[in-house]
Amino acid sequence: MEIASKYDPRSVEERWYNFWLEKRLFHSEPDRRKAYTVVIPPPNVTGVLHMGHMLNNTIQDVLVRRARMLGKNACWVPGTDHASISTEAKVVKMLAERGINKRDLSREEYLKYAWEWKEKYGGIILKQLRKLGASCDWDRTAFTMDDIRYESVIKVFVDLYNKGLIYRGVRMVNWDPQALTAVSDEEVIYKESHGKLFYLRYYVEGEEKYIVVATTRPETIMGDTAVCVHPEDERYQWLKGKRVIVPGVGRIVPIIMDEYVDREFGTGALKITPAHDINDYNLGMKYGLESIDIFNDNGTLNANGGKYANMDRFACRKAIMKDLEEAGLVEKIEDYTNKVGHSERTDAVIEPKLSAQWFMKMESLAKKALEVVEDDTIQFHPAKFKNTYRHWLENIKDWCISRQLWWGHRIPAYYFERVTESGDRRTEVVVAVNEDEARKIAAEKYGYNGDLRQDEDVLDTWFSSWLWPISLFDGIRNPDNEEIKYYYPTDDLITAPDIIFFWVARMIMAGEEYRGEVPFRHVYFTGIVRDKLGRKMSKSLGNSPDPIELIEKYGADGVRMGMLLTAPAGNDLPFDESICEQGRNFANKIWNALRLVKGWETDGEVRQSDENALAVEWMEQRMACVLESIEKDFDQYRLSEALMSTYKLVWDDFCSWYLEMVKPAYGKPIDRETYDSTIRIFERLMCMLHPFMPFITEEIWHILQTCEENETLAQLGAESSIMMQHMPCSVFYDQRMLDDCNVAREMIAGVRNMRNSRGLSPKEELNLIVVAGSDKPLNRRFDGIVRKLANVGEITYSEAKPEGALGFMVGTMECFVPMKENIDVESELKKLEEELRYSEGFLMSVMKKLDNEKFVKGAPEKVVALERQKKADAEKKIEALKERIGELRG
RNA sequence: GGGAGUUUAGCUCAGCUGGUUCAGAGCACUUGCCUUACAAGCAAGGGGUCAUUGGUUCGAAUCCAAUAACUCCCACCA
Repeated sequence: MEIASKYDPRSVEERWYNFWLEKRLFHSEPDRRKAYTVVIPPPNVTGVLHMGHMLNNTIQDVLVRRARMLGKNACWVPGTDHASISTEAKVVKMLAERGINKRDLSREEYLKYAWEWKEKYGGIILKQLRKLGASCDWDRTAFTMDDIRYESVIKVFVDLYNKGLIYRGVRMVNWDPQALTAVSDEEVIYKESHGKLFYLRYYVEGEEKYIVVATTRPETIMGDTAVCVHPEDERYQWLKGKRVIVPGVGRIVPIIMDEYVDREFGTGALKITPAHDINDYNLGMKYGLESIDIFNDNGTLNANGGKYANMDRFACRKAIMKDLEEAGLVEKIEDYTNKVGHSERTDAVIEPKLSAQWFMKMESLAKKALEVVEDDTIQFHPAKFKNTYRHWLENIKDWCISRQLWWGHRIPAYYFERVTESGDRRTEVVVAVNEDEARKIAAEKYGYNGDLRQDEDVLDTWFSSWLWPISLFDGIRNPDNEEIKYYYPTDDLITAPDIIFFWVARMIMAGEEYRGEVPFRHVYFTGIVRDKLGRKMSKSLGNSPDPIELIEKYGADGVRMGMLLTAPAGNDLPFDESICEQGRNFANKIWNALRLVKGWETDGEVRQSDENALAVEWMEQRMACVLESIEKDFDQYRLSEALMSTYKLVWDDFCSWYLEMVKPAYGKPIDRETYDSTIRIFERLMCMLHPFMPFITEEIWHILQTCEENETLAQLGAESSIMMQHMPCSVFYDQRMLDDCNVAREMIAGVRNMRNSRGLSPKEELNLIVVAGSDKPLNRRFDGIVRKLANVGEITYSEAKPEGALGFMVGTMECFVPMKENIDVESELKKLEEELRYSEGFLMSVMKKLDNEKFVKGAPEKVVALERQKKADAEKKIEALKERIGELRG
């Protein structure tokens, strides 16, 4: 068979991905096998693939492919998230570019545009994932707003409302004046910002005296309804019971006294604006203060702003300060740094705002969700995130779930007006899965048969994603269906730590509430992908490479491997393109090994040599050994370690050692037995590597096979669990043999080193004389291999030391290479003396331990025995070295 | 302000319950090689007071305390 001299990932990757798709290898249906389930963290429909997705999905794919090969029924469900607030922002922008104002559209018209947008852009990211090799069950692709998911969300809302866990109330919420919606506490990002602290004079009513109040937000004085000082503050006792005039506004407000005030801050006097600050709101409630709302929803001042009405809040700040300064009401202005809340999605400065919203009670849900993580029913990797998780759940507040948007799940609450028995007009609300149901309830409960008005708001995006592991299998609408019973709970969740509260915690709550069972067993937290300078990758910085370009340049296998090697769980990944090079180089290396092996001529007449039989045996032992360590790595989710071991197994053990051991001399054929074994070993290596590098392994596996057209490496597990056959997990391996081989490898390296340092050609054959130093019986099985790889003619075992030879030591064994030419005595002496010095120092440290009575008494026998052995070996070595030095000086 | 974490080779990180896996790996680096699979390579090398200072111990990268630097999370100080 003709094999291309260069590996071309592009054509190979596309070919195999299509093949897998055609065969529907990634599709899963419940059967008798054990299920292995992963649900994708649904990317936003607004998104395009970035490096974070690449890392996250590569990890998922490795786990899924491995499970599939181990004979499990692997199901990786893909999908996208409607991302209400960011999508709405994009759609509004797109409309604006077309000259359309959202406000001129009806809800239905607007949603038509939004769906169009979703259809056009929403699938991009999933298509991109195919290039990465993601083995998702595409037939199951879901969307958080498709019919099943939509109905599930509505059903849950109604259910939680009926259970009393969802309520509507007027609260101080975080208002995003740009998106014109409330957002949850988690969606507010506090950022350090350099601002000013303004000291304003509040004159006492009817007096010339004034009190100075410090504020960062002078524009809110229009809403001031009190000034507060600490009740024990000496400086302000005279103000007790008095009233002051709000500067520039003229409103007369009371002085109140409350321990909330920090006497150290500013002047120790605080202005109270109940409508626009959560703390002021609380104080306002406590003292029965009036609450004056001065802002419109978009952050401009309303009619209560008087002459500043319609001005933006930040422009107003400037204008007001100018006016106050002119009026002599400003004491001073200081620079001040504080944290200001910004909207996660729009980055607008959040405005605390009193409004009617829907909330969810979290306390009871949180309790259960905490338990299952505390008792390790769900394990976090790395475990340190348990702390973060615990802290949040122990301090949880109710969740504001309504959003003043159109794109999303519309809240199934229906309002109507009625007159009560006592004659009051009241607005009633009924919550039901649809309007017909709502009518029934309204009729039954209130005898009302008129029109209903549905709540205009939609639900927080996360109110649909928290159901994801359940709703994907339709386990909300049909809790007893076969699929949910088979696939749930899922096995692993792979996600970034920044959504631990938004998503992970809430999914656990939903799992407990709706399945009485955790949604997954393990959560693997990936790190954040950063650039070389340690900055987060972001669009605005332009420091994020295009993943698709990377794949084209290095191959998907190369990119996957590069990322995995440098990203242990929970560690940030400092991304540099060069890490992909390592992956690409590795692919190239494997390809060349293939070219070598496939280039060999076999000859059935040639008998397998002892050396080749030994090489095969050794390689198999090595594989079993590495396999065992990989098992452990996967158990602990140490993917980068598992990959590194496999990498070294292939590159070092297989390519550098094994293939060199069995490689026939130029032009000579190889024996059939060794050839077949080599192919088998190669195949197994491809199996081990397949989860990490699915494309090249599949390609090579096919070339190696005498090839059944229809078989594929990716599906093997499905029928026969060939990975189990090929990767026997409980194989015993002979550590002694591996040790013996290591001695041989050291001898080979010693001879090569000798050539290197003396400038001898590798082609010149040398002889080797071994003087066994220790009483350990020498294993000479590897002699033939040493001779071949070190180009040694003869190995002689002797008691006597040869003359005119250069030496090196392997353990306590002395090796000599006789030289034809004169040896450089001086440099040889220098080397020996250095080695002697080191050995003597080593002996001293060992002696120190052994001379210490406490050590000999206190340490375990085994440790003491080892020290004694060290001592004996060192003494022997020193003796040998001294002898050699004596001879050379001779 | 509270909490958590990190600090080991130039870089990214392993190092489990203290002792032959104790100072490791990969990359980078140095030297020599276009050796008929591979220069995206081969062979051989160099490189670390395990952040600092104390303590516990026969023995500390490993356990304890303090210090320093960095990172992250949480929090209503105007």
